[in-house]
Amino acid sequence: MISFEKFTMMDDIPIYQQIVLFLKRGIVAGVIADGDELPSRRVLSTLLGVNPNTVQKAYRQLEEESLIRSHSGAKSFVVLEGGRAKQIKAELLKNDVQSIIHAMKQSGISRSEALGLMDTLWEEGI
Amino acid sequence: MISFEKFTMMDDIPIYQQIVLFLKRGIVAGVIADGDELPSRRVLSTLLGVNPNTVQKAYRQLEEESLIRSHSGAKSFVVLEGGRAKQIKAELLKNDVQSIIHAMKQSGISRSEALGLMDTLWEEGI
Amino acid sequence: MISFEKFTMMDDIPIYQQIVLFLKRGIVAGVIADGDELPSRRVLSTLLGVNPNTVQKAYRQLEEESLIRSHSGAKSFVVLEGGRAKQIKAELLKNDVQSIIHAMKQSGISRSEALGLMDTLWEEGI
Amino acid sequence: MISFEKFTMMDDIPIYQQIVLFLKRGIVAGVIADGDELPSRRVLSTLLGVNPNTVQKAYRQLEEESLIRSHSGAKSFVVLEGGRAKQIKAELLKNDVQSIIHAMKQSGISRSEALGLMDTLWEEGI
DNA sequence: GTGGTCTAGACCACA
DNA sequence: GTGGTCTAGACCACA
Repeated sequence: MISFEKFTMMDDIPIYQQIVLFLKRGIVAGVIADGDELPSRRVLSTLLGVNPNTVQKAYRQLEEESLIRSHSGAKSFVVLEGGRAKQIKAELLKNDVQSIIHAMKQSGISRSEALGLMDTLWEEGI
Repeated sequence: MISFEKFTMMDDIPIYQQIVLFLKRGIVAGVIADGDELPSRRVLSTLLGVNPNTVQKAYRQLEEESLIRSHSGAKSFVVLEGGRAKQIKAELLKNDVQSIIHAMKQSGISRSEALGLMDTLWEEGI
Repeated sequence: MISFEKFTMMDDIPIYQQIVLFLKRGIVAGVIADGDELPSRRVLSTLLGVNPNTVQKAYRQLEEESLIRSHSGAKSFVVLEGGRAKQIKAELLKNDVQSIIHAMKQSGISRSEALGLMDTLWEEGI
Repeated sequence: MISFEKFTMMDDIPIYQQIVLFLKRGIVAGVIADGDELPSRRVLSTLLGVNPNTVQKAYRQLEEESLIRSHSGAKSFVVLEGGRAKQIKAELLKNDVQSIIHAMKQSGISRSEALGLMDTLWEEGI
């Protein structure tokens, strides 16, 4: 059973997306693997203190991305086909880069400055 | 008095650094300004459910960075000289870029791929 | 390995600052040089009969001043780049002058009297 | 009875002078006053773990400076006539200034630089 | 082993 | 009240 103990709620993104992200990060970190069982909507919603519909929305998106499989009346499980974890890793990375780009643009940083910064810092950290 | 209501604890960075970050992000966001009063070590520690020493460690680092000023027996205040907020903004941004670079390196992404990704995503988001 | 045999505890300054001072004086005196190995926190704390945290606090300050370098899991070493010893010498001297000035002010000595005293004594000692 | 609990031995000045200094500093600090009783030579020597002659030498100098009075076979007492404490304060201060001047000369600092430093630092500390 | 973080609490000086 | 220092110890990651 996947543990949501380490889940910490933030208030700047929709909760259902936070649940989705939590799962994806767990997959990337290797904590969540193919075949793992998910808590039921009811259980998780009371655990997180949120509306069951919020959890439902998260599970639905995960199902649309084929990351979990739910059989009505039965338990839900994680489905991770080969190479899928890598894909998600790339997806999360892309999101992070995009949010940094967003912050840079708002700071008035130019594209060349941004590339220069990344180039410099890349080297620094060897 | 600076509010810590929106403070959410995470478990992957030391708590004292989270407190430091919270303050810095508040400064960058413009929620925290020069002259703002900080809660006392004791007050904040009980509020966060954390040991007073942990808060003390955070406050100390902030004072070493000249972001707050503490006088024994008196309250502590934020000190923000001209242009300091911009500096911090740049510092936080740099940290974000560095952590992304770290993640990329661990994913086996090359420098040119990283620069290419940023270049592409920069344009996309126009 | 740096020897702390000659370390003598005083009770008017915080212990962690005494450890910092001891190192700095050793550097200025030329007894401690670049690359010297420091005793571990645990070892030094039992040697001085002091809590490990107190030593940790001293080492941390030294690291923040870039005088030592600590890597988790590895030993700590002194780092002295060119000209750094001279800087520290000047710093210690400044501290001494400041504490004397403090004493003078508390004795009700005026600035001109202080300068006169120093001027006179300077000549005497030729 | 004057307490020597806070006495800490240093190894760069003769012990008997350290004892003399300890008394004088106590007088300046107001911890030691006129009429205070001194521990006997024997008692103090065992307490400090030094030779009785060393204590004797210290007491002798103090007597020569009329700071204590010893009646053979009887106890020794501090003698502080009016204004004497101030004199000692000035004497100790002078010593401190001299030792700083000594350090400065060895650092190759010129007289005018020294006076300039003191002048600057005097103002800084308001 | 090493350094780093944290708890739970005491005691101090300052005001 | 406030901040600052310190103890006694636990637990963690890294190597």
